[in-house]
Amino acid sequence: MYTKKIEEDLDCGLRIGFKIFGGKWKMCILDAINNGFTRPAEIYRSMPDATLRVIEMQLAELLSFGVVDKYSEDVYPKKTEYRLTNLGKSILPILSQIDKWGTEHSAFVKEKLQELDEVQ
Amino acid sequence: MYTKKIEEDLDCGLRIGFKIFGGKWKMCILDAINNGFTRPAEIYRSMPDATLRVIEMQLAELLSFGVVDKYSEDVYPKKTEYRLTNLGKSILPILSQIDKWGTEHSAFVKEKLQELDEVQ
DNA sequence: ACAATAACCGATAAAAGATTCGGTATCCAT
DNA sequence: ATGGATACCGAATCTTTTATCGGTTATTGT
Repeated sequence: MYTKKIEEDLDCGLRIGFKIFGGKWKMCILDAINNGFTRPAEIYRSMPDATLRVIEMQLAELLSFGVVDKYSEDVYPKKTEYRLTNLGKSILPILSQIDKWGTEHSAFVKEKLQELDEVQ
Repeated sequence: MYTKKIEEDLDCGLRIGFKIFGGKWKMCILDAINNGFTRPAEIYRSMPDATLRVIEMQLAELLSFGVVDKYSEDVYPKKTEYRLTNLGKSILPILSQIDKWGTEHSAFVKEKLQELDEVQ
């Protein structure tokens, strides 16, 4: 019998950050947009590990949080562009810092993960 | 009928970063340790929103990733300290940057989330 | 007319993550 | 010897997030 449901604490800057860009794909999507892949299909092709559906859902969330804006034009091919808002742009330094960290420690992390797999 | 299982791509620095410190509590725990709350019970008291069990599990993961080290002393009260490794310390700048971002945008984020709740 | 591309959405399944509960063991103070 | 504090762990279960599938609508090129 469960009684407690822990509610999210938004008095912590860390938690707020993760709330906004902490999903599995959000940072990657922001990175893609920043690199010029502004349309859903483009983003999808730039990161085919995610499904198009996921990208759409994440874009909708980022839109609702005010991280991206949406611009639609009625031309062919049906053109919808997502662009970073100022809020979205303010995340970029964090993004590049995490990316840099991950790249720098890539070898070590992979080694550790392999160790864990082997024990398994 | 499901066929595909997307495997994780660890060729992206962002994904590597999130793999290591992307959980709901990991960054908070690193922050707590950095602030001198080095023992599980201390960490728990410093962030009672999480349960002790969660903290234990997250610590075990951080330990296996080489982000923290564990030191036990057989004194009373049974003393176990978790300390940041060099890898763990290298995460701190990212941590403080996210915290700073979240604090700065706290008002805006809360406003947005409230809007979403109201529509709900 | 028909295939191809783009954007998007609903329902549902699966996987991941977090939480609760109930344990063990040790040590100290009363 | 009893109760409280510490550090753990296993298992069940809940919650959240992500993934898959199967659609709709619209437009272009052939």
